[in-house]
Amino acid sequence: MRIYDTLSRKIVDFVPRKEGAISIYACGPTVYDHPHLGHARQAMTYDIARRFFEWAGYDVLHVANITDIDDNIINRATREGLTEPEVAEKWEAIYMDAMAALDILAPHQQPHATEYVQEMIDFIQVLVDNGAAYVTDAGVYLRVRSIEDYGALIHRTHDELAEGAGARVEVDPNKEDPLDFALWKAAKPGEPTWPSPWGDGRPGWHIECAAMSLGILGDGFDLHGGGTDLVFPHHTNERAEAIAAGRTFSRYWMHNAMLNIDGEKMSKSLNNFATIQDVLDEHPLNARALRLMLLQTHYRKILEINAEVIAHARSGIERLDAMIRKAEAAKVDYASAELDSDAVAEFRTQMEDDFGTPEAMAIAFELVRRANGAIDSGDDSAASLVATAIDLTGALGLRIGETQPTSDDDVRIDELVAARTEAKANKDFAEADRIRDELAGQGITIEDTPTGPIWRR
RNA sequence: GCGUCGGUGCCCGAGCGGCCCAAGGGAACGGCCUGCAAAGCCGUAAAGUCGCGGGUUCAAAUCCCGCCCGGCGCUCCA
Repeated sequence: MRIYDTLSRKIVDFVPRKEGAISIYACGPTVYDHPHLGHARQAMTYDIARRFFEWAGYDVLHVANITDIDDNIINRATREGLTEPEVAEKWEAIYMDAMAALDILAPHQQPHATEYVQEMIDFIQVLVDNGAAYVTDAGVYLRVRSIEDYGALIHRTHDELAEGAGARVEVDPNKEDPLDFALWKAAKPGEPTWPSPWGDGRPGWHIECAAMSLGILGDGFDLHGGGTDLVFPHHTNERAEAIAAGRTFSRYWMHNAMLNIDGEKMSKSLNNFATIQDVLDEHPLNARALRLMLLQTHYRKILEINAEVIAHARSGIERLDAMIRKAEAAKVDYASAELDSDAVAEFRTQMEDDFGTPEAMAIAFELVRRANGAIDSGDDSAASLVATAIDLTGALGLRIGETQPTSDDDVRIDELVAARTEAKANKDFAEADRIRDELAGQGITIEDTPTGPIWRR
């Protein structure tokens, strides 16, 4: 396995800390608003990595935090007259629903920041004790310049970073140096607080992930991920905290790229902001279409997204599903078929090269084309090809060939389809087309196959 | 401004020194199939400037230099 490591800026061999087991920490959401497509890309990137590793036989431990206390949550609670936990619980539930709808596996552990405050305090205490951090009236800060390669993740020196620091935000006068950042924020009126050796207050943002990742996964865990926008300051600061505490932090860093809508960055101010729910509501196929799109673009490339592109991806999903319908109509016994070892090997090779999901999907679509041909010609290889296509797309979290949901309507539709078949047999094509149009008006599509008609919603 | 990543067909996007007269998906067109469709299969399209201009090399979409354009980071952010 080879992965592009943000720290070394190279594609490097990925060697897990423990053979056969992989530990992943991916930064999760701050729950205070609707999750948007960017969250979907982030979560799906690590969902795909985790699924592939599991498919490849690794024992994976995937951890993603839930930030349930921060400025945004406090602001929203104040604005809406709610408590911070009420805001966090509400938006966490919405986030979880969106993830489930996108068929993203829940990380094995999803710790909440507020449940980890004591561990964070213990962590900060180590930093205060060893002189890496200092206490002021406003809180506890980390002495950034005490860390030699602080800017390593973004490949910048202290001085280069200092040029930017304070250029746009006012420098906190309590800090010894503009680069320093808060580990612990002293209590302000009206804010939720926790007791600490440095007075009541709440933890800074970065300490949360440092404490939880090391606490759950242990020193030198394998992979730390997130969006590229987190490289600085978030990941840089987490890493600084770990180093200052004498801990070995994650051994590989991966970062997924952002996405653009209609050629521009997605943002609230540009009003081109798409929530996950908006996209899911638009079409029942969109959850899988979104995954297909993400798979067909490498995770480190900016992804262009708009309504048209999602619609195109839906066509791709339909092509995948159509193969399964054909296979079932032709009674191809793919459930117990052996996989095509060449395709599996090629798939694995591509995925092991920094998650080559676009190439992996190309392999899957090749299988689909060959399978369709084999089904049409009654070739024995059909079962294996179909089975392989299902297995490989499944390894990426893309379900195809799911039986469509049944409803009370099914019997009535079956009868209409049968009536059409009879009309066709009697050469009464006017009646056959009338039935087909009637069903089409209800969103039902009939497909004729050599082995009889099948229908779908 | 500084840093960084990128600009490939009608669209989305792989490829990153020879296997590329450029994967895969979508759209289009033609053929087969069909009662007609849909789905499927087969095939086609000057991708002739792989952003533009230089250069290196026997060989460049792939490396180097300059320029133009865009994303992201420098500020809460996936």
